[in-house]
Amino acid sequence: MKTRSQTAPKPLKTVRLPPVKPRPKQPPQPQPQPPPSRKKGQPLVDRRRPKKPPTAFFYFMEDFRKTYKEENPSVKSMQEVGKACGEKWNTMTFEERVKYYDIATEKRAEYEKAVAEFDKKKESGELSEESDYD
DNA sequence: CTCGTGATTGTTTCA
DNA sequence: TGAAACAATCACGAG
Repeated sequence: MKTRSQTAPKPLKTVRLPPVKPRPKQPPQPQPQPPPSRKKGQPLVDRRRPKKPPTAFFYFMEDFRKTYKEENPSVKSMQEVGKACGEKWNTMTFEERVKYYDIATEKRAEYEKAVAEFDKKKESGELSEESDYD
């Protein structure tokens, strides 16, 4: 048996949110020492691996931001919102978080796909550093 | 005018 | 397995 009678319905381990991928197979990347200066005007999408997609918490923050700003238009920094977000996030029920997890999970699938394609491109073209370099 | 900082949690990556 | 870095957001300061 699995002593599944644990009254604590651990909300975790549900939804289809894969905990984390150990390592799909990361070939040795020849990190050519990219300049730490990231271009603001143009997102370094092709410079390095695709940017990490926002997490469920961030999606929640997007929505929370609007609500928080409407109730607290005097707030100027996001620090307060961030704190409020974290606090509420902890009080939120898993069911509500699942809503964001679901979105984040989908985005991650896309991200993985992008990485796979990016990786493939690397093998094909060695490096796709693209023309971000001036 | 332009960039970095600050705060939050979740996911990613490397050794 | 564990730790560190990075993800977005907005206003403000410094040079």
